[in-house]
Amino acid sequence: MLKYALLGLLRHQPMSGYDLEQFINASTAHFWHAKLSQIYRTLKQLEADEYVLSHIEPQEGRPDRRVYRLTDKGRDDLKGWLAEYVTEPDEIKLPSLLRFFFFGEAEKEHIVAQLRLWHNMYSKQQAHFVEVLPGQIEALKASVPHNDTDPVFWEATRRFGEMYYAMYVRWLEETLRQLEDEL
Amino acid sequence: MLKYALLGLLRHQPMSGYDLEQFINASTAHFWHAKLSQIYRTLKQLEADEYVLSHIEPQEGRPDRRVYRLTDKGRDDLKGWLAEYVTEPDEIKLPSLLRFFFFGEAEKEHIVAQLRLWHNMYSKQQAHFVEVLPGQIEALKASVPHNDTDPVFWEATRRFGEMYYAMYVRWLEETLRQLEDEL
DNA sequence: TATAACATGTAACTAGTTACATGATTGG
DNA sequence: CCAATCATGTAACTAGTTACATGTTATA
Repeated sequence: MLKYALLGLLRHQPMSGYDLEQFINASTAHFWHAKLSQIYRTLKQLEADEYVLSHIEPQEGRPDRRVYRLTDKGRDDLKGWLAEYVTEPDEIKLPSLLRFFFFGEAEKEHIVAQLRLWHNMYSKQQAHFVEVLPGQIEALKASVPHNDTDPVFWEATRRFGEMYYAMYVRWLEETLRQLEDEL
Repeated sequence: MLKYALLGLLRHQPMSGYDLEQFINASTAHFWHAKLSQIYRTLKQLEADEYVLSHIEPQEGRPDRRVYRLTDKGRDDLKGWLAEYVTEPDEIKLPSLLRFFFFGEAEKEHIVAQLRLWHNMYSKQQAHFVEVLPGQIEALKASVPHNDTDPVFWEATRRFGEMYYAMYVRWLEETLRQLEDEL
């Protein structure tokens, strides 16, 4: 699946593995992420399968870059994937909610402290999606052709992040109140 | 991590791998899931490490069951895990949102049809959390000691599921409206 | 009459993580 | 002077998925 993340990100400009990680961290991290080591391995595989092509870009004073660009085969494959219908909800893993699920076995003080910490953490996340991301999306618009519809989808996924973290914060507030009553 | 899911679920009653999968599907599936094959492998490992103990329960007409119970070592380890503070947000992977992110490359008709399908799908998910899960939680309360606080946490995670899917449905509605305007 | 539920498990494969290895330049 | 950024990659390990293998009984 990382395969398609990389193919998708390479649609407009060629990029190095390092670039791709930067881009992922700045744009898709709240619904898709990857470690550099895995990105490098996947790019290598993608090139072996001819979905991308790479060349070395020499640099002075800093390491040379290996820059990848999408091939026609790669673009076709991406389009095929996008045209498939997804008919099952995504499976989610939230390790912290799993922990919470067993908090019947934990101390009340620990539980409350943990939920407050999460509240603080997720409030900051939400603020990021409201306060910093819109500006970054605005800046990125310059990098795509003006008739391109990509920014609409960037904005929609940003909005998803905003709503997700807002929901999480509401849930934490509600849950803290509940636990104060019921424990 | 599945390790802790299994240890946690074995706190009250001994269960077989098959039971554990049933229980997971009915209670934690919206934030933690696992395939049977992986559950069997993990239980085996857990027994080798002495976190659980198993015995065979012969049955007539149907296959014998291998039933696992938590050891003291297992319970201690679980408690240690619950007492750790989690200070980073969970990393999430939503493959369908990744697809959506690249829908600049897809046909408008396909996009709208896909979002309508998701809307239908997630509305049903949400209804499940509102209409069927509360009854199941109520029924499960009988299986734990009356002074046990577990049901409070079951109800809170159910509520998380309800809020999550409601948020998802709202996002889909908002996004559909937006796309009708902007594409 | 077929398929779902009950029940356990292994083998092969795929994907992802952590740790290691290297090394210059820039900013605080 | 130390940490971060830039930049690429491999090796070992961990976790998870898919497919295979077996066989009865209850239900639609």
